Amino acid sequence: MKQIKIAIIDDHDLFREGIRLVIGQIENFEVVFDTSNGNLFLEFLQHSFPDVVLMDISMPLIDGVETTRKAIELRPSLNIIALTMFSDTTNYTKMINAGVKGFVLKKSTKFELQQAISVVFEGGNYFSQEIIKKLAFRSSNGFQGTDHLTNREIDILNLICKGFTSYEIAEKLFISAKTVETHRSNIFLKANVRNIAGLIVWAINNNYFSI
Amino acid sequence: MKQIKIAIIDDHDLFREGIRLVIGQIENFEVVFDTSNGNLFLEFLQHSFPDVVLMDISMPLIDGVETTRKAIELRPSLNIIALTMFSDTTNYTKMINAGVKGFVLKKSTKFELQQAISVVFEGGNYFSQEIIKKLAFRSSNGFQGTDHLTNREIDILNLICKGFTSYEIAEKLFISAKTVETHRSNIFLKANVRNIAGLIVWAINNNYFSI
DNA sequence: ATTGAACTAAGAGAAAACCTGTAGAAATAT
DNA sequence: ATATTTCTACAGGTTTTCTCTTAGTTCAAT
Repeated sequence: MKQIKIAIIDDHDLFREGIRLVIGQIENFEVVFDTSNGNLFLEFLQHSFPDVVLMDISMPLIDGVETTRKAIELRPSLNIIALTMFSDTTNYTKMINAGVKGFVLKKSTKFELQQAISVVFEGGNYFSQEIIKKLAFRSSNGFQGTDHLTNREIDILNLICKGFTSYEIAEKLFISAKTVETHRSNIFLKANVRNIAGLIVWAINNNYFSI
Repeated sequence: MKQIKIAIIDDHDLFREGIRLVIGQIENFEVVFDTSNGNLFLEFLQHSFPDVVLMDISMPLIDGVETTRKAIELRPSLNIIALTMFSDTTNYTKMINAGVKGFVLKKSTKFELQQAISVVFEGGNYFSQEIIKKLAFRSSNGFQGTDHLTNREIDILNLICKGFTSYEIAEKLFISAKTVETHRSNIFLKANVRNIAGLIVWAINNNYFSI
């Protein structure tokens, strides 16, 4: 029986260390690389090819989505499983589009992780129940694929999230308050929300803003 | 050298399992109990006395703050270390007031965790650098110890965060919109923010709302 | 060269948010 | 018993948000 070579990318040292040991206990599973830094992983990929990669999503420097994209670009057949804390709806799609083969929540069990790794190693897909439920819920609600924001809209969204009024934003960006309001309206349309409260939540979920 | 008996309360199975193994590797450290459920831990306390407890904060059923309070009530000399994912400012104080002897972030290293456990076991306190920084920052900014919200205010804050208008909230709660506005104003004062954007961020940071 | 997207701007009005202050009734604490 | 806190409610005001619509300019792509 061949050893399954596993790489772990997660910025939480304790968690990573823990997972290493959990995996080390499983027969035929072997952690060959672990890091807190997506870029270091991409370097590692230059000369090595792990069988399965466990990838955290939210990380500093370069996040899981970006790391996954670049990794898959480099090694299209790479088996990446997203490993995440949150039930963050949008990142599912981002990660899936980036090319992950599986999705496991950090709160799931050792058994489920083992399942996921095995299945993905054998060429399959593995998605936690909860992710599937979320996706099902979204499609049943006529969720429209998030129109991407323009650069200007992102700037403005960020300032809105920081609590600035349209007028204040206008001053900062040296444009008219009316222009800011236009952008704001367009952002609302794309985010499909009615007011700032909804917008902030959307912005956080869609990685446009973090607390 | 005496074995240090450690209990772990954390609802994330994978993380808990990992920590178990991490601790198992350390000489003189021994995990005697672990659970995802604060109530089960309180039961365990009826007949046992671990040397150090690692306690997650956000958990379903009964959260870390509540579990800590009850545990300390039962065993005032218990050494509890809060183990948390977030840099959540208010929970520091809540947990400290509840009686924890230390505070370690989940993203810290195995070494730091070992430090923390040893120090707390010997009767000291251990707080991660980052926590101390936060606390220092707060006091240097004339931060007024978060006036706690009343129950009604918490209800209303929650609805505000969900994007309802004052009028809609009034309808839901069968009170006047003016009353809602009064509560809203009081919440703004306590949160020390100027608008909904700031309020949402504050609410999330203070565990009144989660995404 | 033309199309399209992005950025800019504004008018006009309704709705909601935000500020300040007052005040009574009920529940809770000391 | 008395004081305090909480919940309720309103007045009257300013500011900001939100909706809808129209439109000129610039820049990049086909």
